[in-house]
Amino acid sequence: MGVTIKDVAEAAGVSISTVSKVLNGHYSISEKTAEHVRQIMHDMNYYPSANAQNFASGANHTVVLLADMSEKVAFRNPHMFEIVAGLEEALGKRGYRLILQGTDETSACGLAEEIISRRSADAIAIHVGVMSHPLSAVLTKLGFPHIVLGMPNFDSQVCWIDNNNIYSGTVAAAYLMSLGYRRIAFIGGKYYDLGSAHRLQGVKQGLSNAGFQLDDQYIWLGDSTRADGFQMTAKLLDQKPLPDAIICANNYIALGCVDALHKKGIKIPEDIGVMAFDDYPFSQIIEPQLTVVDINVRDMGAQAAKFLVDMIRHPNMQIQTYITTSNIIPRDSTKTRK
Amino acid sequence: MGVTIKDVAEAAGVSISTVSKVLNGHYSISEKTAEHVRQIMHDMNYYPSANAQNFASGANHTVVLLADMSEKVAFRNPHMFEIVAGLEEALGKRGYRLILQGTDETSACGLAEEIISRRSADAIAIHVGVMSHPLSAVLTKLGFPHIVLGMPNFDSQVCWIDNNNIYSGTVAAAYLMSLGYRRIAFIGGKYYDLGSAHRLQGVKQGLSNAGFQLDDQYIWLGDSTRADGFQMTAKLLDQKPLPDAIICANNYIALGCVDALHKKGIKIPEDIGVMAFDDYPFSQIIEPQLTVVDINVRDMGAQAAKFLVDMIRHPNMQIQTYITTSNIIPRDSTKTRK
DNA sequence: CTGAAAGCGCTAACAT
DNA sequence: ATGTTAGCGCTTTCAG
Repeated sequence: MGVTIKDVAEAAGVSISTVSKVLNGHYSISEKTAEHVRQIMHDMNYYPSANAQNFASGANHTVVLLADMSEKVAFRNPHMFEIVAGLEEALGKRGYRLILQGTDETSACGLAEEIISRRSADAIAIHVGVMSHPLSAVLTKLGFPHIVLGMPNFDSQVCWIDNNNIYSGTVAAAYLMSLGYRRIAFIGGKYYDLGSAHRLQGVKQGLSNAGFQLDDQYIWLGDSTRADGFQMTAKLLDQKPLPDAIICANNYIALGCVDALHKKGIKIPEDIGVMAFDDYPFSQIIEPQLTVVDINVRDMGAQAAKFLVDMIRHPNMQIQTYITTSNIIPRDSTKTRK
Repeated sequence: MGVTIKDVAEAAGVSISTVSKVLNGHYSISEKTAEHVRQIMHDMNYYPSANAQNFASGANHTVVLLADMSEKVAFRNPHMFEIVAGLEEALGKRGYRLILQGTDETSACGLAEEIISRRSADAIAIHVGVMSHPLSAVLTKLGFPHIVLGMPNFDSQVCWIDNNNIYSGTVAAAYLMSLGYRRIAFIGGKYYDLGSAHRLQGVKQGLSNAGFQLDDQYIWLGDSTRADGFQMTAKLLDQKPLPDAIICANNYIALGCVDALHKKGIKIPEDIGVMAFDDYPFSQIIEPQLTVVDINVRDMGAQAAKFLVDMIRHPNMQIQTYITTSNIIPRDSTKTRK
């Protein structure tokens, strides 16, 4: 091995427990000896063994993230990695490290059980995509620090954190109203797509806040695909009067929406304004560039980190929370109406 | 704590070293006792303490990845996470876990030093984006298992792995030739953009393999932006005869290229074929969908994992290698010429 | 404010 | 084939 605590103690003429205490900033050590020992550590190029510290302290300052990382996830779901980045960063600031562990819904449960039993991490983060009922049971039964990134689609006692999509919907509606749009339409995913449903709910809320309402003829639901976005927009264009703005529940739908409008020769934003949620890699590539409600998912990761560390210290804490740091990115698909 | 090796030993009526040996599959244990002990472990719901195992064995079956994970990296660089996913997966299969650690070029060196000194990982992977001369010195001096993901832009003794962009260029050229294209053009990044330069070199190679050559009037270099892609394409359209196919060094340039062709009313692929490298999230969103040379970056991560594990076992091994698993994804921007 | 000493739970060399 | 035993390098009471 390299230099150990014993070597440092000898060189400094103190006991190893004194060295340990300066390592951990124990209050009982006089500044004089502390400084002296630190100097020796530096001179000897001493670094405490991570393995020994972990073993002796019974912790390892590590949290593992269980998530689906199969082929091209980063492409389909860049947001996940933005959350990961936020999580890692905030964890790092608190002295914790992030272990990535790819898995699927089936295996996640066993992995979690093993991690907890072997204490190979001090806490677990779970991307909602691999969440399941049995996993939820394991987590709550064992009372292990954990957080689910995204709200599970079933009731349980697990801790989770998610964006407030209702709020984002309200923000979108309010923004369009503020520009002067009045006949606002919404196209989104089917009822079981909670994110979309919440955004729809929020849009309704936003309109009613301003004394307006979302007409049924202006609401269409389908799959979250470009094709369905196209179809739903076509339906909207059959209505009269035509809507003057369309809110798309997500970027894929927005893609189809823009296609449909182009095809009919309808000008964006002159004739109809278009808005979507989430700033996606291609939000700026479509013509015209899309105005979006951007959700700061990195921040969500950071919040999760904070909760996790709190839970490591207070294992019987429970959290189920919506957080949102969303803001409008105005681009070319909307404009002020006279 | 929970159940320990001692408890299992007592319950099974054997010594702890026997238990340890069945845990590690030591050859000297009879199948009979092994099975018996395993049964007891299962009954008692025993899991060995990760911290204790690490401490006693002097390893921790962990590799950390140093990479830039600042705001919106996943958007700008989805490939990095695909590599990460491949790395994690292949590492996991070999019993290793991946720790993510965000950093920048300046801090990376100190982090690496600490990781190595504290042995808080058995190996280090470094994304080339945070690579630096001092880091390279640390790595080679300390002789620690490591691999750089991407070729460093300076000579050194560090181990690295990268895609063979020259080969990809050759593949692209060969494909276009096979479709019947003959007047092939290339637009890409400036000379210091190694990836682009290599692709260009490969394209030249591919053409000369077939007895053709890349005309100077058909080569334009600029920044890797949509705007420059547009400009360079405009230049190409000033040449005569016009090229019948354009190879774009990357997707951003391809975006501008397509814009320019559209603007001039040139039909893709009827008048001019377009091809790019890397299957990006928006490769399928542009009109027409882009034919690309897809580089299997996930596989690169997997290869890196393999090398890393090899190096943990054979610390004085050195590797500097290009690997490539690339394949053509034919889409709508190219077609067979008669 | 400092030191002595008892572990933490496992691995592995050595003995049987 | 199995058991004995000496660590691994640190943390953490508990005395002084």
